[in-house]
Amino acid sequence: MSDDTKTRILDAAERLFADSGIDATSLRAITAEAGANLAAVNYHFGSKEALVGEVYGRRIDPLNRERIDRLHAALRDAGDGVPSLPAIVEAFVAPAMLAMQDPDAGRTFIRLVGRAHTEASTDVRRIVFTRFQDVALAFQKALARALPQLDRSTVQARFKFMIGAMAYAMTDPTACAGPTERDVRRSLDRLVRFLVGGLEAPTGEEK
Amino acid sequence: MSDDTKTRILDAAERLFADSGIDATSLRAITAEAGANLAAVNYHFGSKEALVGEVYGRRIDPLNRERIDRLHAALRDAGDGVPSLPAIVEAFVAPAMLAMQDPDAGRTFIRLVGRAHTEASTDVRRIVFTRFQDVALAFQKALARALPQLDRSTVQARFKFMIGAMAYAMTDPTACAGPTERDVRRSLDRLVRFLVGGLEAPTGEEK
DNA sequence: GTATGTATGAAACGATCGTTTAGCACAGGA
DNA sequence: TCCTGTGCTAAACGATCGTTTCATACATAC
Repeated sequence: MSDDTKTRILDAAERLFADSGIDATSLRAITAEAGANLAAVNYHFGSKEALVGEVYGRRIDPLNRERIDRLHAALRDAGDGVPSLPAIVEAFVAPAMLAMQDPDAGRTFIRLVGRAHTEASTDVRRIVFTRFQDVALAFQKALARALPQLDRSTVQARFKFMIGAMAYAMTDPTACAGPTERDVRRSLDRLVRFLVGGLEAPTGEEK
Repeated sequence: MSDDTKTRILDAAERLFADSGIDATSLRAITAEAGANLAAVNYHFGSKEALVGEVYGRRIDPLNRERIDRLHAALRDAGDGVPSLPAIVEAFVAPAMLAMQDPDAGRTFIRLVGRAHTEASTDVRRIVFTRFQDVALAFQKALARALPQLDRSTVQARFKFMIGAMAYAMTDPTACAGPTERDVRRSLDRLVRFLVGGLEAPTGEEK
């Protein structure tokens, strides 16, 4: 059921973390928002750090799974040929951007994920990046196939630029002006076109 | 003199903020690192928030001034014609990237500035963005001139993508593998080429 | 010499943090 | 009926936070 205490705590923590950051959000604020007792967090999750892990894990895993699924579909379409760069880019950024119109997970969590990429805390970075590493490697490999003219360190650098642009777009509340599907689609389209242009830009070293 | 207590506190705070974030850094850690008494922070700066403001302001103002100077030079070179897109992009990102090889300010502060763009705390965002707003407007205007085929909202969106990619490159310790000028130059060149490619990508709406 | 203002120090303040303890209500099985 | 385990709560714990107070050293001006 959805008014389970554990679920209410997760929802409240997710919202408050996204608004104010993790360090700045106290367990007392979370339990007050969730209508639960302060001790309920330690009872259900063991510690605040474990709660943070569950807040992220609950949504990150499906997100990364969708990224991988879309990537495999794009690679399958290419067969033995060169895979489509826009398809790879969209496989990477679309799951996150489209989740913004999900009224349940919604923008709240997307801002949280976007922020995780730049969060100061070592614990948070570890939580998120261990779940992200496989995805990152798979996409770097696909990008290298789609961009055979680029050497590997350039692909790595440009992949990081892509993460940065996407993460910032996710944290920026004005990036997706409206909650309608049209608005999100347009933001996604803009981001994909920008990233494709940047990824396939000439390096100045070739030829 | 450079072992002034006030300066030592600023240096220590800058380093610790960059490493662990602002919320997670206590005044006790700062004063211990600076070899000063705990009360010295409140004596010299009044409060922790005021200290944060001075840590940023000390370096941000020269950085933004250099951005504006470079931008004006690029616009002057163009005369009445279309200004050079790579020159505008480089005017924006070069001052920050090149500051990484400054042994004094150095990467410590650059990571701090990069993180400021995504920092959760409202106070920090306000401190940095009030100093950044004029720069952002000037560059958006210049980009619109250099990219006449794009409508204004597209320029705005792509400008934000540029900020995101740059901020992430600044926070990533591996973005600039080495501290040598060659390494920094190569990272800067990569970032500029990526951003130029993304900024002048086709929109799909034109024609 | 005396007064004044600045820089620093030790110690404590109240507040808030994450966590723990002890106990209560209540379900279901022996 | 008694027992056990689960969900939850009120209350307190020790630690740490930013800040303040009060005292002291010391330079400079009178």
